[in-house]
Amino acid sequence: MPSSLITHPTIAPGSKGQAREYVLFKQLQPDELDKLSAISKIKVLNEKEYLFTQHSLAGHVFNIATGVALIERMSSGGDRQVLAFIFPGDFVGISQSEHFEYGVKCITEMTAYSFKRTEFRKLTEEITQLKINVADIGANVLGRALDQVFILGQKKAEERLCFLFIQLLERLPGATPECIHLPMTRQDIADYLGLTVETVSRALAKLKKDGLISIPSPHIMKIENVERVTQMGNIE
Amino acid sequence: MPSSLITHPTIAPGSKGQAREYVLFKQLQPDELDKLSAISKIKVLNEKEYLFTQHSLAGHVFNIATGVALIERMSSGGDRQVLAFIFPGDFVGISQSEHFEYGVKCITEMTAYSFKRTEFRKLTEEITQLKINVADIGANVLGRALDQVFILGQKKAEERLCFLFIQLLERLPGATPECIHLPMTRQDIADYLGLTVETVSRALAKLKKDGLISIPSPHIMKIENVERVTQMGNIE
DNA sequence: GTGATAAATTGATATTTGACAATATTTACT
DNA sequence: AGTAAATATTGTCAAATATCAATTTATCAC
Repeated sequence: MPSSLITHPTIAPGSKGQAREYVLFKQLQPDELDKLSAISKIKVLNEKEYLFTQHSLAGHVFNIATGVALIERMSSGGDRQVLAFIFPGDFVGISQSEHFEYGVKCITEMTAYSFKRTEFRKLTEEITQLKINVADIGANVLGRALDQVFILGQKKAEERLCFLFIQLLERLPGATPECIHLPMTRQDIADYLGLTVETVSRALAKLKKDGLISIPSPHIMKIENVERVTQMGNIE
Repeated sequence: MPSSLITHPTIAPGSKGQAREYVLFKQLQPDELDKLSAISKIKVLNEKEYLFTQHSLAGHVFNIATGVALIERMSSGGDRQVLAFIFPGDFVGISQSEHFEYGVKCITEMTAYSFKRTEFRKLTEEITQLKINVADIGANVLGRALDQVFILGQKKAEERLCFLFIQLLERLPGATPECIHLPMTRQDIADYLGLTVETVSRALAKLKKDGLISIPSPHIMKIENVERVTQMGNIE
């Protein structure tokens, strides 16, 4: 296994400074990392490709090494909900059922390490710390899902966008208030925040007009007023 | 420990007939149940009391024996989001952090079994099946959170209500299409579905007018057209 | 039962967001 | 660089939901 799997920084240092890290490899011993390494396969994908699709057989779990992706769920009615954006270090593919209830679509080029579910599970039985890490990651995923429930249930369009900005500042590698490179489309953002593209566009325009942000180009954002953006997007 | 902890039916037989059960005590051996029993304390609460409050120290986990409650989260801005309704057999209080990020408020009288977190965790290390059950329950909770994200992001008021009805049919003990006794207030429903009480009232009126449901009294519902309600509330 | 209190419904209006259409901008490909 | 296609923005209008207010209905305590 390439060392990047082991050493890759998982979560960009968040603005909160306290960001707990949810890393699969946290506190693992060299020999344990070797064992993990032995059952991993690297997978390289282009943007718009799927790491796995909804309803496909849930035979593997994945650890994102580089790139950005999103978790999406489509209903039979054709509605699309983006459940999360995922970043290096994230761990996806844990499923309680036989088939994936959601797909993971790459937004950028991406490399991920894939583990056969059965082999991975065996290793979690063997390595306690690995099991703990998986559980921590799971709890973290749940926590973020509950955050999303909150903003979808309670917040207006502009507040939802601010919430996203905060998340990106905390998790998107390289993102700073001075410059956030948005890898996803407006449609992706809309489907994540439960809005339409038009509403996203207008809410961005409003935030720009009010001086909270600036948008030098559609995929480059600058947070002009971190405090107010933080306040608007806050869910505590 | 009273035998009810052991024998209590956890999930009402769902209309789908296939409802997987997420029961803490599933497949445990008598001696394992005894051990669990030994560290449990019964707790009896009246309606409107809290099993635990948001921000309090997360020292215990709980298994609901009888009654209905809700999980709620308040923001500093005073917004309230109901994250879930919980029913007999549900397991609450697992928290990744020191303090609870949400509170559990009883809707009806309720009895629950409480376990000291540290003792409970020790027992999960000792009893593999218990650990599996806890993980299953956790996965189930996550699955439901994602469902909620979907309906909040994609669905209209009436569809959200139908979604709730389906959930109640599957999980509320005693609920049948002929008669669902709603233990929660309209405000609880509104805060769960990300709506206002007025919108809930009007959406109910509309569903009634269209013949999908009837409401003999505010807290008694009858599903008149199960198929259409199921279809409207469906998120697959 | 009776009155007080809370909960639910209904009405009028404002706000937010969605839908459709047109235009502008960006991106990708040659 | 130039063009086609995709993406993003903006405008107009319609629909959904929120807000505020009034009224009815239900619930609880005595």
